[in-house]
Amino acid sequence: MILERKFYMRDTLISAKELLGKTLVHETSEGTTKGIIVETEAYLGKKDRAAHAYKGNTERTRVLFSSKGCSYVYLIYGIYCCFNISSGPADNPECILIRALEPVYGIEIMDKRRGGKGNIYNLCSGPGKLSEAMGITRDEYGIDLTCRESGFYVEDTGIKVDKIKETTRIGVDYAGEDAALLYRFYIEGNKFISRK
DNA sequence: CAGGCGATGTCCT
DNA sequence: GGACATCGCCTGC
Repeated sequence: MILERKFYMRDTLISAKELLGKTLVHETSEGTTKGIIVETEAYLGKKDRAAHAYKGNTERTRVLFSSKGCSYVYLIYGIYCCFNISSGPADNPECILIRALEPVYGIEIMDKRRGGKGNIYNLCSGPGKLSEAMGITRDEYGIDLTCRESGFYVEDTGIKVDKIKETTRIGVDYAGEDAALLYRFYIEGNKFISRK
């Protein structure tokens, strides 16, 4: 069953943790790919210096200010895309960065998109990697992830997550005190996370 | 095998 | 004009 908008409209820290174990699905002309979300990070908008939305509503961040449960994709370092889901109570421009997936379906397609190296652990173990493997580009900006019609959604298949590790986010040293917040979550012991 | 660094384009000051 | 929620190659131990 597909996660509904109300799943994303709660406290972003709760949603970020509960997304672990859910399955991200993307149906494209090349085929369908699916991966279990194993690592996330929360970005709490106006009160979080590490968040893009901290600086306000701009062309890039506008989806964070307008709707929940939608995809926020941005280009990083001129090369890679990072995939986030807009979240939080209304009027809070928050989001959840998906940092790693455990590939479960369409693995050959993912590998082909990633250069055909044949290493399943190197397909989705990082935000840039999983965007490439799942076929997520800025064309997917603003897509509503709460309906099947878009071909881009998150499913609950009943997977139980044992233990969640809470730690600091990656690459946010510029955020001062906020860099120390424990807003990164991953499934402890999972082999598909981006790094320990 | 760890650490350094270049690629490359958009955003914001 | 500087910085960037990354990745992978290259080097040197």
